[in-house]
Amino acid sequence: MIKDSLLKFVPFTNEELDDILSQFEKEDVKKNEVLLNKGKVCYKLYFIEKGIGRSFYLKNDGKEVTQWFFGEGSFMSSVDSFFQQSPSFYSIDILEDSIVYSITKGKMDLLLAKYHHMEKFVRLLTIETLAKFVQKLNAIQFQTAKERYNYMLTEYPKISHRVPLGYISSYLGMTQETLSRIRSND
Amino acid sequence: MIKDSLLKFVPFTNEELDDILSQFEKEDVKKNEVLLNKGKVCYKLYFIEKGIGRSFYLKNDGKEVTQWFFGEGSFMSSVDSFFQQSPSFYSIDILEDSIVYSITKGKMDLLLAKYHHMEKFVRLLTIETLAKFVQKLNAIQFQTAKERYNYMLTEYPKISHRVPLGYISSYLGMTQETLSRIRSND
DNA sequence: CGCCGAGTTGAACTGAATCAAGAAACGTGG
DNA sequence: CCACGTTTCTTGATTCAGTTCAACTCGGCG
Repeated sequence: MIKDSLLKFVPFTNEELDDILSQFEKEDVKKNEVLLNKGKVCYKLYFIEKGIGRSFYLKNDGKEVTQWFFGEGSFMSSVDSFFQQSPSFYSIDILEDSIVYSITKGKMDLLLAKYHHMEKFVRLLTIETLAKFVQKLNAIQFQTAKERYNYMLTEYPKISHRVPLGYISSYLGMTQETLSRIRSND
Repeated sequence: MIKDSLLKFVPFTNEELDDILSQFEKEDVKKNEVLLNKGKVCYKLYFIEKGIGRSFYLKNDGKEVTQWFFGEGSFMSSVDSFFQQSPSFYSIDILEDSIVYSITKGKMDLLLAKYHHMEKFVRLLTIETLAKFVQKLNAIQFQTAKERYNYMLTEYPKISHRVPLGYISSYLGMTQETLSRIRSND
């Protein structure tokens, strides 16, 4: 639930919470719906209440490469595009029928200006995200294909059996064939 | 200069600036000095006034892998370790005789609590850092060794001729031999 | 049934790593 | 300022993890 995710980092007052939560809008999103297209500015931040989303990079040859999976209870956006209001390098879509809460950049800015607590929350959320990226960068740079897959299994046990193989393999920086072989070889 | 770097993101008042700057301490650091050891908690954030620093990962076989270069005018730390006060995965050292300004975690926390502006500054700084990591992750995952080197040349023109080849090659995720060949092949 | 997308399996290929010498540059003490 | 040892860089030969291309299997669904 979104409230818990907010309180995880910062002790918001009830008053603050009410105000903040009222700025979010509930959305039902169907499978395969695209929430953000590459090249556009990401103007909404999403919270995934139920379902799975992902961001992906569209290569020149038309192939999709998954950049990130967003599971239940996580905030989803093209972070730099949203906060810097720059064109996104990535697209975002939804992999299962989902329930999300969204907030626009404008409303977010108001909250950030209004509440020191909100500013702190976003700061801590960003640092957490950064830490995860650092971890993934390490995995891609130093680990073998097999090690990366095992890492994925422990880190995203829920997700790894709910999405197509090709999405996972590209997330892990390998081909679908390689991942298939890894899966069978033990 | 540190003042400019602060003002780049947030319009601090003069009063705020004075207070903030007075929390930093000037340090002269000699070449090869280690500012943070792997496994320790990073308790200082540095600003590089002059010189170059880098963070690096120490592999099991004892080899060093450069994670990041910090040039003049940038803030340096093991970000997640500093802000989350968790053991650092990386070490940090200085590659040239340098002048840096440092602030402790304790003092930083006071500033963050005291000034909404400071909170905003760190948020924006973190987002910028995150954006750079995303960019590097893309480079490592999608580009060939040669493309990565060219990217480095344009992104860090100053640094790429002031540090040993091995530091650069490991930063780019390739061996020293490969980088040497790339350099000569054109 | 037969089609279709998702996953598997096989064989050939390749970019970069590894292993192994040398060559060049660097700095430190005599 | 030169000589010597150490570190840094280059070059060559070989190897390998993972890609590519291509064919085949399987399960679901009109």
